[in-house]
Amino acid sequence: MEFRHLRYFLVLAEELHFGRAARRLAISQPPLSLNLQQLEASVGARLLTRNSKSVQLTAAGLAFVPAARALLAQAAQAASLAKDVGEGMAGSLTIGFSGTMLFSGLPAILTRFQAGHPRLRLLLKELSSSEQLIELAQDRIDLGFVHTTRVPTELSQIRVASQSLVACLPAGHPLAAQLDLDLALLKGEPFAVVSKAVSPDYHERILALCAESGLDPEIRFELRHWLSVVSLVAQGMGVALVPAALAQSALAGAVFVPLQDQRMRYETQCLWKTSRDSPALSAFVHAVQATLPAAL
Amino acid sequence: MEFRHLRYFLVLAEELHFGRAARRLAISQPPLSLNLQQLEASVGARLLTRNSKSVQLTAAGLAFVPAARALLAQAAQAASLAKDVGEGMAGSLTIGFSGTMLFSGLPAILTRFQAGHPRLRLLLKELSSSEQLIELAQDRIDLGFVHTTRVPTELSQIRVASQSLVACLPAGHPLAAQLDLDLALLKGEPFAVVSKAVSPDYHERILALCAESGLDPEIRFELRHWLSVVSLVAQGMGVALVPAALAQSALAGAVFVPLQDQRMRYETQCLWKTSRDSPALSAFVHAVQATLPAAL
DNA sequence: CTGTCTAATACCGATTATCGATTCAACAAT
DNA sequence: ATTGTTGAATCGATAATCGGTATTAGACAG
Repeated sequence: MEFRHLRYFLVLAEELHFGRAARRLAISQPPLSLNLQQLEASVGARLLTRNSKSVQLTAAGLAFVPAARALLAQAAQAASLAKDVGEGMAGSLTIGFSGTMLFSGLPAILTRFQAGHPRLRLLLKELSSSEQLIELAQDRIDLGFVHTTRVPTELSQIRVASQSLVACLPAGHPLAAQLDLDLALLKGEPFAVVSKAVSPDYHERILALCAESGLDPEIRFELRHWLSVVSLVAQGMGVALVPAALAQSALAGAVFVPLQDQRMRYETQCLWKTSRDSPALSAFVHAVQATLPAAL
Repeated sequence: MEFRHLRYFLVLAEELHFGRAARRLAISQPPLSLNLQQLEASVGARLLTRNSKSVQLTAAGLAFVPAARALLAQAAQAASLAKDVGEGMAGSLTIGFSGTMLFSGLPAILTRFQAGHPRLRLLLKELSSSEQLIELAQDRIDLGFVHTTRVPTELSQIRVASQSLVACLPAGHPLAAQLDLDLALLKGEPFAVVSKAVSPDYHERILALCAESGLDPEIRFELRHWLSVVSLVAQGMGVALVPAALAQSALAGAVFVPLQDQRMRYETQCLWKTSRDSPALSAFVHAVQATLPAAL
């Protein structure tokens, strides 16, 4: 059975006339007769009763018409799907992100990209930075939004955000009204941090920052999520140094005060395996690059 | 796109090696390369990344694998369905029947036929004899079980049953205990009959039968269905002459008494359009003939 | 740098498809 | 009856295409 047979048969089933059908197919009548015979041989049933006076569908032919139609339609659809996947317009893309990206541009990137690629299914997984590096290595996510300075060489990266760290204080805290803050003033305060296992890079940064200000922070809380850190501060249990974007989190009871020393940046990288050749991935990377403010 | 391309592609997608795939397909390697290039051209996307060291599926190729599989499977299934329809092993068959056939062999014929043709969908329509002739002419039923002596020439027929008419009396009727009955004794009784429009042949027969016995029946009830006739008799409202098969109907309150004169037969024909060339139909006709007692 | 392995290319032969011409069968009209 | 017409099947020749062999090109490994 060939697709040609199906095309010919369907026209023949409509015209019920070999001459007319052949004309519509832009071939001559003899090959049409031959092709139908071949199709019938491969199917193992007569599809048309024909004599010199009339051509009619048999019961088998009648049953075969919708099947032939479906086959042709499905072939076209399969090709178009593969083409779209090849062009990054269909398929799926699994994206990892650390929670802070929800306050730092990820929703905007996603909605904008989805608008241009409506048939692409985006699967979002909130993961810590270190988890994302593992999932990237195992090809369990296509791309991740990560806070890391140590980027494995097999990964490509775009820096999508660079934010300062700010102090996060309870609303009633004596320093909460300051316009900016000298870190040294937080001496003796109980600190809340995201645990080292979840975000080693943050840990390192925060300790370096404190050391520069001659502060030896008393780390009393180790939490697994940024919003937990802010929530804890909001309830007056301690203070924290957090990425500025978290000011957007709108958690009642927490106040965010910029530091005097803003040299220390906290960066977000968009990472993906360089070797991974997924059209959807490169389309997404392009979209990310397009949404970047030129300043970065 | 050709089926050949799909077959080659699927083996290639399994082997991920042109040489091995070609060997499995019993062709040489160059045409396999060529076929894949043709498929990719017709799809409009690269399906395999290949260099001298490795062959791998692209995202498009990965998406195309199940589609290709489905296409091949569906082609095979379409062919097999058409073949089965051509052999009367699949499809559907619409059968008309008059209500009495439910007590006169139809269930046996149907269950036996269905057992041998499980994939054939039988659609049963209870219709009067005259309705069946119309539906046969309009190709709305494939075959009918009809009580008619006047069979249109374009129809073929098998006589499937020949039964006597019996008297149907209320259980309490003075004649109900007789072993056989002289029709003349029913003089003056209110007769129930199936209306002439529904079964003209029965009408004609019954009047002829009565005339022979010198009886002028008083027809008080004209009903649209045999079971209505028997029900009415069962409730003591009248008497009737009905096909013997209705004795099987087991309606409480009705008694069936054979007539002394059994020469008058009431026949059931199996009818179908001779010109109608449906494999399922001829299979069914064969089954009907096979179930006939040799005596007929 | 050579040897080996793999996919792509070049070219050729054989199969297969298509075309034009013709034949055969069924009606219709004279 | 015979002839003319219509439509599908068959025949013979030509053209397209498919697959085979030989070869090339590229990437490693030793």
